[in-house]
Amino acid sequence: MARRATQSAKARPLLTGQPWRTRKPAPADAHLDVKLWLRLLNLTNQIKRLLAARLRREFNTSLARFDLLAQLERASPQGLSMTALSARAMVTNGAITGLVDGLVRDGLVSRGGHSDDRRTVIVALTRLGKRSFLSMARRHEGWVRELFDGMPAGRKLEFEQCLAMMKMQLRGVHVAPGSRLTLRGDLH
Amino acid sequence: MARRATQSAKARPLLTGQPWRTRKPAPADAHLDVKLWLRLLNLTNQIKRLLAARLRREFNTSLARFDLLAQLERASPQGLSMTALSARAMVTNGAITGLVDGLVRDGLVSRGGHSDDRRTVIVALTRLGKRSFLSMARRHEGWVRELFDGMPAGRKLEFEQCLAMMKMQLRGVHVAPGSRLTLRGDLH
DNA sequence: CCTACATCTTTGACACCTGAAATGTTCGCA
DNA sequence: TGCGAACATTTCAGGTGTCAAAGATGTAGG
Repeated sequence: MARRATQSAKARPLLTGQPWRTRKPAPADAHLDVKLWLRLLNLTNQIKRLLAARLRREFNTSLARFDLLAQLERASPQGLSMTALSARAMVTNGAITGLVDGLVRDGLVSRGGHSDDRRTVIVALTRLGKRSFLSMARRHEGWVRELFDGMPAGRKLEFEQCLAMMKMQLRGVHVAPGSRLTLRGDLH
Repeated sequence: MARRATQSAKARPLLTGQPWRTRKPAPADAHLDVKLWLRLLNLTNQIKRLLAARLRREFNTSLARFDLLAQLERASPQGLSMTALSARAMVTNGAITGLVDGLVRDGLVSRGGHSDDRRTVIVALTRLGKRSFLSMARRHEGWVRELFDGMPAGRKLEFEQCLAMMKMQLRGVHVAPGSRLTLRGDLH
């Protein structure tokens, strides 16, 4: 807990006396992009919460666990390695370990280690896990459909195109220009 | 990756293929809605991570803190109560306490309690907080603009309309049909 | 063979978040 | 006036998430 934002105390004075606002271009829609992003974030957050609450309520599980099961079901029946799983689940592998621990404890998933590479752990759905997931998925689908219900099909298509476009745009954007760090590719 | 071919024979239809449902309606786009939702979630997640990483990197702060500062700046200069703040920041008030604690510790925000109602705490930006926020906001805006850059203005409009439509749709959806629980209204 | 490096997973320190219980304060009304 | 309902905030337990470092294994070159 050493460094915090405290050091912004000596934030450079920037231009001489001019307060920052007098900057240049800021086309009128500069700030529109931010607005769009905020709306997007807001909407997603709300839906996420709604679904999470219902999952908790009806199945006593979490969105993260549900998502993991979904990825496993979608994948080949042999299962996935932890790393592959983490890539699909949009989560770093540090988080996967604990989640899988829990799922194993509940018997929904098996950590079958048999592979030719002894480093990897293969995770797969158990019978129970599969049944359990399917039951949740049916419900989940209903909820989502309810949410997207009022939107006419045409709009949905537009929506999807917007999302696809953003996804493309995002490809190739790195955390820092000179950094090897990048976003997780989604292997879908 | 050694053994196969044994049990893949009865590979179930997975999530993507024909659904296990022999249920009734399930129009072909039943699980198109799910797909749409997953894309939405995915996209938002990636952007969120990108922005969070950059905020951490350049300003050693978090998205949550940034958002709080943003709400305070946008609000009246007198500040906001914790509850009002939590409503705007898309976070429950349990989370606000800790965040404000941190911001106060760093001198970006003041917890001025003077109000006629001794229950409420009024939080406001300090001078430093305001300067600090503006500097971050400028950078943030640049990042967001970069992300939405490739999208033509018309598309952006469509996008926004889609989001607005969903927002309307979401209004009036409750966690559980019989429950008094509901999503947080956003007071924007 | 042995060493240096690459991978896969786990662990640990931290930061958030939610929901419900606990505290303190105000208000409406019998 | 007194009391219980309503409200604002804090606290706490339980999950999740990141990143970086440590362990355990594989791989390739001298």
